[in-house]
Amino acid sequence: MDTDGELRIDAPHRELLDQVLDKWSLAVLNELCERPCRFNELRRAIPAVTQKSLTATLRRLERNGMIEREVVSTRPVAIRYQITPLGKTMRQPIDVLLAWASEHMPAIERARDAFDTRAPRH
Amino acid sequence: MDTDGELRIDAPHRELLDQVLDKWSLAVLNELCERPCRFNELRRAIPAVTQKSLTATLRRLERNGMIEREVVSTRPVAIRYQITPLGKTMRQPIDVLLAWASEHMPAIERARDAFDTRAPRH
DNA sequence: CAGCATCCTGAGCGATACTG
DNA sequence: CAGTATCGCTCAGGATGCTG
Repeated sequence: MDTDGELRIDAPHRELLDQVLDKWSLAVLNELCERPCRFNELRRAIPAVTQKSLTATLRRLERNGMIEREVVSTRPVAIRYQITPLGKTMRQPIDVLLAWASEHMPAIERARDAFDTRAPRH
Repeated sequence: MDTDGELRIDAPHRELLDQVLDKWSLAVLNELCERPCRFNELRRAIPAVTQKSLTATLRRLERNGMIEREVVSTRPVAIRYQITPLGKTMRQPIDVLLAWASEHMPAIERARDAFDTRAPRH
């Protein structure tokens, strides 16, 4: 199953993961997987994100082809962000990751407690 | 399969992912999945990491129960880092992630090029 | 509404020196 | 060998204010 040992974590992979798995990207992709959103809809959906960070996250995801930015020429202009087909392919790996996190969170918290209490701090 | 939309990216999940998917953790886990390693073996296996960052990474992974630190009382002492059963459970999500990255890297690079050339820069 | 520009703080990291 | 300790810097990110 995982008997072979060929993980590959070279620089391009690392850079890509940094760009699509960073602090706010998952939350944004999550929202946009549900439905297209406008900028301030995203801000409301992810209250902890600042405007600056959200802008940066959206640009980065757009640059990597994960989402699409569409200018709707109403008045005033509305901006519509939506997930791309390429972005949708991230769904499965993310789900696997989050499933793993959920499943093992209790064991990990136990490990942390054990480490923290028995940490000699010398 | 992933038809429902319930990704969960709350703060504890985010924190956990930050700790186990950070810059050097994947490379370290990669090495330790192959075989137990001593400190300087890891340094040689991951040339770009500094001693300080490697120490921090190892402590963090140990605290989260992913790896185990064993003091071998030879002379001078040797430290043996090895993956735990809990750490091994990360293998599958990481593999899925890296497989995704490899598969879509070309499309992503095309998206980046397109974005960069056509970027109006205002 | 959807940003951009600016200032600012602090976590993270490299470099260096020292230790059991 | 396997670290700890300290210094200095960079730079991501928050807060705030302004704009088409």
